[in-house]
Amino acid sequence: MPATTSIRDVARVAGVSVGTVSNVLNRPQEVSADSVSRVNRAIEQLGYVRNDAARQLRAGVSSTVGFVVLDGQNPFFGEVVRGAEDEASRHGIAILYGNTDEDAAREGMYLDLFAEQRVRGVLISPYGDITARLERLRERGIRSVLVDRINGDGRFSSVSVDSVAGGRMAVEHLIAVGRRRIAFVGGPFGMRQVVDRLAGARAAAEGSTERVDIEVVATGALTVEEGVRAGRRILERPRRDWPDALFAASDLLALGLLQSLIVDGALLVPDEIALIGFDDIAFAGAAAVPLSSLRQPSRAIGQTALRVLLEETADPDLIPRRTVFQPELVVRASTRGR
Amino acid sequence: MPATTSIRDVARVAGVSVGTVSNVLNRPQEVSADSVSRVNRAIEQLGYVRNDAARQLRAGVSSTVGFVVLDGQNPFFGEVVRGAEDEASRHGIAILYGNTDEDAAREGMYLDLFAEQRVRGVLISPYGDITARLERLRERGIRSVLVDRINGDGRFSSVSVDSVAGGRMAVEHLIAVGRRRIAFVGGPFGMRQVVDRLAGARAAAEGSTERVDIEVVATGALTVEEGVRAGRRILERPRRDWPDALFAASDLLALGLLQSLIVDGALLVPDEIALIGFDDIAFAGAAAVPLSSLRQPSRAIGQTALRVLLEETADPDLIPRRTVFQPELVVRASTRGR
DNA sequence: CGATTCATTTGATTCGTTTCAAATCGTTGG
DNA sequence: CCAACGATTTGAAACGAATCAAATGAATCG
Repeated sequence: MPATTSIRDVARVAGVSVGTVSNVLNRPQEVSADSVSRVNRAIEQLGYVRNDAARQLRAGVSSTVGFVVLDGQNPFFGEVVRGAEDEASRHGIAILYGNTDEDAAREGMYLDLFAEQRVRGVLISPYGDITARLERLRERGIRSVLVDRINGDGRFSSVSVDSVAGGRMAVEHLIAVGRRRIAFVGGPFGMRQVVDRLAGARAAAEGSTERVDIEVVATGALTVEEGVRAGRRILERPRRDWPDALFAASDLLALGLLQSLIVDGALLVPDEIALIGFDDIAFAGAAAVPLSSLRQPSRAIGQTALRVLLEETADPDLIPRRTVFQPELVVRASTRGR
Repeated sequence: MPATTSIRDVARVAGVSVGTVSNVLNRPQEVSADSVSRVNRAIEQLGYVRNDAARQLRAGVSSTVGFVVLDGQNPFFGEVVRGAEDEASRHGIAILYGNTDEDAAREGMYLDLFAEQRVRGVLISPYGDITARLERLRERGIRSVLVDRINGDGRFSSVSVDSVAGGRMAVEHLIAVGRRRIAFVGGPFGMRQVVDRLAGARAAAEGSTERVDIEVVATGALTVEEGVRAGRRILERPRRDWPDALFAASDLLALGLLQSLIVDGALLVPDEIALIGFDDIAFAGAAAVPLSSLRQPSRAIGQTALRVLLEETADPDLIPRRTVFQPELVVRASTRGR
């Protein structure tokens, strides 16, 4: 039986009341210097560690935040979590982490778990339609902030990136380096991000003084494997029908494309075909041909999401707000002009 | 003020006592079918959600496990966490996630946080020397399991991979595909894993009937950038002094090497130089030249670590034990014979 | 010197569960 | 018909920290 020392023991050793110990812990400025030091000495001596469950029960304030991520394997989300975690640690808050792998049941399970934990709030990059669930959480006093996705009717705060602008920037860049026959590789088109990036791409093509074609190569997901498959499909065509540039809706796709664009040990990228991705994950710069991409400020997204959440939990009357970051064009070898 | 409904409300609505409600929640088999259904109906009707803080306070059992990871950006650890999370969710346990980024202060902060939370246990891939800290946690009844690292004196359970065997397998494979001048790329040599992999490599060379040279190219870390740098250093040498194979101590290094091994748009890998990594992260297979590697069963590592932890917390008298997995050789294009 | 004020300190009460000894109820056996 | 038993149910007592009205003590003022 691990002899657990409580605030009571500390009080006894320090020769003060439990109320004073609690005050030293929570508002030392209202306690005499003498008491503070005696209590601290007692804490030290006993190796006392505050029991957060009791604190939370009585004070009604949790020191954890839940974060449900739909694709924990994607380095982009890894970075987002890192940003949130960084900010959280600054507030003495820990992150309850849940990965759903695009499984609605898991998503629900985590939200239930978080409700039992009475977390301070929830960050979520949602998979299924969970507005109803999040509403119910809110009725219980648990706010949520959507990450990398905006909610149609603005009932929840969100932190995301302007995908339309990103798509435009990508294609404008490809045009600037002299490409005219551009293929947009992405899918499924149920994903808002994919649709937006394509819309931006088309806008750039139409806005150009040159004649620029945008062809769509649809994929089933934003994964490396789908990228490889899409690349093979393109290479099957007669050489003169190849596009001279590919805009992939995500870096994972782009990495897959890159892998498929090797013929006889020689890379078609960037000379024959320019390639640009989206997200700027760490591996983009680390690819055999370093990948141009649109950087999402992933750390900042996580950090901001956590901040918004804390602000909202501090003042429940705040109305939800959207934060939209602008992506940033990062040019590397994969789109060098010929 | 979100009207929080308690077990008391449920009892009132169901027309039973709080004790019975608690029993329905925790040991329904000891309650009459009638009570069970009435209580469940009341729970449904009120939208009652158990308050885990109160439960933990009274029962003394937490439903969270802490996981401190030293490099959250490394996909390898991402997979390990995923494995642990998977197993945890099966037990209704959530994971408190902390990334230290090789920062001893952060590592300490998370352990403190976990202690306050009275987590069920701690999984940790340690950075600094934290045996003392973990001992203190244990005195408080919080057990720890080391992940991907073994503890010198066996005072803690650990789950890891046999790096010596992995190193041997890598070099045996390189020899089998006809390579004789092999460079081991890795560092720092303070890392147990690095030392072990090199030791395995040397053992393989010495065990061969052929004459095989193992040269060491030291790096400052197991990162992509260091890999690029190491690759450049090798290419600077006159061509006839190049090794004909590289064994990188991690896939991140190998990816960096791969990037540096492009000359005039043509890849030296695998024809001129074979390349093999370690870990088999998802991006290894997705590289421009799919990378051969030694697969660590990362999911299984996480899953096993969590299981060991739960077993130990269930029976505190269990003595620490080591679990060592064998790596598995995965052959891809980067080590194809010439 | 007593009254008043201000700064600290006190400790009983509370948060929502689990637990467990005691009470209740329906059966069964004598 | 009563005693004894097993199966359920009950409800008061924890768990450990936060809170806040009340008490204490020191300092100031008239």
